[in-house]
Amino acid sequence: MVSSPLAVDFYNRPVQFVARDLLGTRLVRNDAGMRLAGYITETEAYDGESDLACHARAGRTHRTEVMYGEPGRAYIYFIYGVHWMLNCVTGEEGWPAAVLIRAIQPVEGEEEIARRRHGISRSEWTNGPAKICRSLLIDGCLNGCDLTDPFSPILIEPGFQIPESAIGIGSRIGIQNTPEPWRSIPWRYYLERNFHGHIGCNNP
DNA sequence: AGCACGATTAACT
DNA sequence: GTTAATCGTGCTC
Repeated sequence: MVSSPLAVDFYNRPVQFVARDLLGTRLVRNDAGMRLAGYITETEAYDGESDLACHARAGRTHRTEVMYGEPGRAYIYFIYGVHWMLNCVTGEEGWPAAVLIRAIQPVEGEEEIARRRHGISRSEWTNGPAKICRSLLIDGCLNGCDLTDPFSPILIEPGFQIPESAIGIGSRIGIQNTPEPWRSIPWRYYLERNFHGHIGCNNP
């Protein structure tokens, strides 16, 4: 069964709301008819040029161009000379903001994912932003693709309704050199462990 | 042109 | 707990 992807209106809101509401939705990678998918279990919000953890702190550049564009696009970047990261562009066109997808729970194409993550235990397949991209064949070729298009190589479908009580909030990971208040601002969202039984959870 | 560093991961000790 | 991997990006000279 295939549902329609989340529409532009879903993404055209403040990035913190989008990050929270992406929990429980289904991230789908469409590769020549093969579907690989998982439920999103952890996200982070990056919000505008004033957010010194956000890449847009450097302003509008070749790299950040997609973040300034239409909501509902994928912002995919390369880091540490090794890893790719997947983000969803949010907010009105012209306002640079995006949600980093930090973890998913695989639900489709698990045999293929297992092949790509050979020798790694299931709980470690996609419990990190770069692990998601490795597992779902996501790289810079897909930067800027339309997440709201049913035929897009990457899209996001509605999933589980997550009760407020199942959502944990904390500061963002991996920005130790970012000055306060941005280093500690609570813009990380994750499913609590007590929600395991419903869709699973692989957060720390 | 050169440099420091990064929204991380896996493989070490 | 520590660190190599490995290169694009943005900043300084």
